[in-house]
Amino acid sequence: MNRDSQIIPKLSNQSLIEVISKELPRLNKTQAKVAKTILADPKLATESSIATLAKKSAVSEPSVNRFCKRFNAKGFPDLKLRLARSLANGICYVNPKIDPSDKVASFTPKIFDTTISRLAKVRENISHQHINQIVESLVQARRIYFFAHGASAIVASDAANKFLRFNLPVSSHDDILIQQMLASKGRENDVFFIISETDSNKELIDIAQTAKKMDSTIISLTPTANSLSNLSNFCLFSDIFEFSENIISHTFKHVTLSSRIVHLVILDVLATGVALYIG
Amino acid sequence: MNRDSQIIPKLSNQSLIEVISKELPRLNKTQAKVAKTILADPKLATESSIATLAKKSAVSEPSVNRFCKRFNAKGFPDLKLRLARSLANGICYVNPKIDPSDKVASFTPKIFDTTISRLAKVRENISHQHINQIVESLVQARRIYFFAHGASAIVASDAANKFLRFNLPVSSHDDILIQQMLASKGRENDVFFIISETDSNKELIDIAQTAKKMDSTIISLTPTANSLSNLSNFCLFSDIFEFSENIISHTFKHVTLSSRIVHLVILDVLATGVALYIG
DNA sequence: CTTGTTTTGTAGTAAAATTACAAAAATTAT
DNA sequence: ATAATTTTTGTAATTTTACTACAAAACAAG
Repeated sequence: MNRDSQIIPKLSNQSLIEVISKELPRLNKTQAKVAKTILADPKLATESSIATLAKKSAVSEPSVNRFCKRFNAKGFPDLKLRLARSLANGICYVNPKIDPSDKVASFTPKIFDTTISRLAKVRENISHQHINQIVESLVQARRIYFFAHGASAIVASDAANKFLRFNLPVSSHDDILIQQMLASKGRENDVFFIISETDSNKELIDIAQTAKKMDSTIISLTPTANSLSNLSNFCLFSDIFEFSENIISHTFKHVTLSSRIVHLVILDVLATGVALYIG
Repeated sequence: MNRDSQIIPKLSNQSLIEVISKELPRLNKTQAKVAKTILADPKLATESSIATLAKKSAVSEPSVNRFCKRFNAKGFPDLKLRLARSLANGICYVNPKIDPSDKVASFTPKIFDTTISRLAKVRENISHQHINQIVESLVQARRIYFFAHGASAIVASDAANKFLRFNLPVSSHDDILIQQMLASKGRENDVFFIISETDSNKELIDIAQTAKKMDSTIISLTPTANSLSNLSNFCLFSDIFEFSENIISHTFKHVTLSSRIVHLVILDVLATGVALYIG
């Protein structure tokens, strides 16, 4: 193998800070020193010269340069640029955990950052083709039902409100029995739009299966691909994250808002699509 | 006056791209050339050297350097850094308008960008002191009422759901008569948390005044300072923007989601504050 | 048209980043 | 263990980039 060979593949939609922190255990002494200096204060790193950063990390300038190339940058200025991009407005794209010792000044930006970074990721990864297909089936639907449970019920009713303004035959429901009833009476061109925060929910899968048997269209909005999205004619994913969703650590659970926010924005996109479609 | 004197004051929370486009009419020939080149492709500018940018703008290198200093940057690399920050992930912080000719691929990122940039601005400008004060009054409240109308009702009910989990004596209401009734029966240590998307709403102001007479605590969540926030004991603002809220131009109105998203996130911050407060 | 002011560019200087190469660790085989 | 090979790291020179001082050009006012 060549020298300076192990280069990290370019994962375009991942923030550089994330990539560096993930690679940290696989780095050797010198490169780990550089990585630690950068991760300790990424913003400062973007403002430093290669000499300053080398000194701070107690390594030589070319070592910093090699570090850059290992992470697929053209050189040091390019690395700083990428770093700056993943740090916009000081927003850290490494999802921060909130812990009990946090004060207002520390947890407030964390909550905003979590939401912002999720939105930014979904923005990059959402399928425009799927959006188009969903918009078309919504416009042509005989009836549109938004189904959700628990905290997502709000998202469903907000969606119904939006589409009502375009005079579409829409309603939202969070009661399982009513959902089952409506699903069993589904027809072709009826759209069942199912919103779920949790990865799979037995009741919602049952309901989707019932509706599918009636040849209705199933659209799902779920965190990741799962049995519900497999059943669906069209689906959109709200979670591009591989790591734990829960931003508050062990001490206590907290209903995460960010996935609902992503759902709301996606539905806003669909509503805009419908609005533009029907002119 | 000195040469190179007219320096733009440092508006820390405004994106550089915004600042440059606003200053454009006030720039002289040479500097306007540089500005146009940068605005035409800001991303490319962050990747160019001073020589390249000078050539592309048909000006000399020092002219580019002077341009940088006019916009309060230390020099060219510093300007590139700021530019990169306002361009993070390709998110444009100049709020884009959606127009009827937009396709999915163009309006989808616009909607995400609008939401993200609003969140980023509020993140920077929100008062941590106010959050602290509000958290304290919520924890110590005898009763907490969330009041809202229309599209904001969803925000109020979501908030009530959140605080119910912490066993706080909370409820949400969107009916004006019930709101008036509850306000008139308010006591000291009762908290009326009023959420409003529009700048001022007669009914809500009336309700707030009634509650205030009963010595109850009024907390408001409004876009900007207005008669409602003036009545309040504590207030938080969700709109740091000076320009029009409506991202869809003339053709049709559209209930903006982004202000509600901001409200939801702010309430999540408050809920987190409460959670940490009560341990 | 001349004088003073501002704007712009040229050329030289300083700083930053990269490269080539050599020395020092670390690894492997003997 | 130790010699040989490979890998890692640093030194020094080169190249690129950015900045500064100064001078020329454009502009404005008298």
